[in-house]
Amino acid sequence: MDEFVKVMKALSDMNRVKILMALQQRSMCVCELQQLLEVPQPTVSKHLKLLEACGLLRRTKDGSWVNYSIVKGSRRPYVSILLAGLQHWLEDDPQIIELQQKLPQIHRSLIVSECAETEKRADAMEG
Amino acid sequence: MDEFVKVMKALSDMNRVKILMALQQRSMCVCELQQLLEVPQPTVSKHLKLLEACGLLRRTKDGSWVNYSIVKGSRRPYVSILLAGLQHWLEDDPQIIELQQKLPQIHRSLIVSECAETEKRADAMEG
DNA sequence: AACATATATTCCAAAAAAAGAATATGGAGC
DNA sequence: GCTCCATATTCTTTTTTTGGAATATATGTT
Repeated sequence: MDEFVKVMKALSDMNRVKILMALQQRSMCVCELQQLLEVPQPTVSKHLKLLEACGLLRRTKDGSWVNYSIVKGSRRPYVSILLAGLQHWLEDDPQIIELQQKLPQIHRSLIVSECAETEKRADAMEG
Repeated sequence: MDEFVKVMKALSDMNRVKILMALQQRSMCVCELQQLLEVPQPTVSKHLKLLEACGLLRRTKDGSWVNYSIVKGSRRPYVSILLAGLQHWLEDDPQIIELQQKLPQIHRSLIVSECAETEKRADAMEG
């Protein structure tokens, strides 16, 4: 019961639902999710920690990146059912549609190039 | 999305989950649920109000009693699925088992007779 | 070693949720 | 009308959750 309630609590936040929906398309690292959700990095990390703590996500390291992915075949029956359910329960949701349109444009390097762009612009203004 | 998150929030409280499980056996009034959960009456009323507000329960009046019952065939697909899911996801849960054992002993009149018992005992102590 | 990048953690303030006590409403019966 | 009972609401306090800023860790690069 306690575990179940914890999972429900995990699903009762919009950012976390978005994270789960996104990760069902493909695994992602923190900085990709940060771009997708447009929230500060610590916020993303904290949500991910909670989702991992209740068995919805797992993390694997890749260099200095950390990839998060959906846990398949959880020992709790409702976890798989809920995750699968999310897919069609929210497929018509405007925010999820927007998320999915944005998804293909998200890459690890994007933050870097954005910074580069910003610097270029800053340089241009100075010069 | 907002609606979905609201429903998840509704399910992320132990008392509310208990209420839903109990009402799937049979409809009940507030005072019955109060006996079942062993929490103050205003607490029960507030949880019921929240569950009604997000479309999980409906209320019907019967004299001065108010019966709450599960909403069947909600227009939101996930509502029916989640309610049905609760049944077997939590069937082995100790707290739910205890709840179900207690359920047959719950009646509208029980509070009254308990008061009577208490009074009898009080009388006995005084005499 | 110094530095940059990716991520995690801590600390603090704001907001939301929950419980409890007291009170209000509303119907039933006298 | 008044009184009793079932339920709802309000108000206050406490706890939990959330977000933001700053800082820490860890890995890779030069």
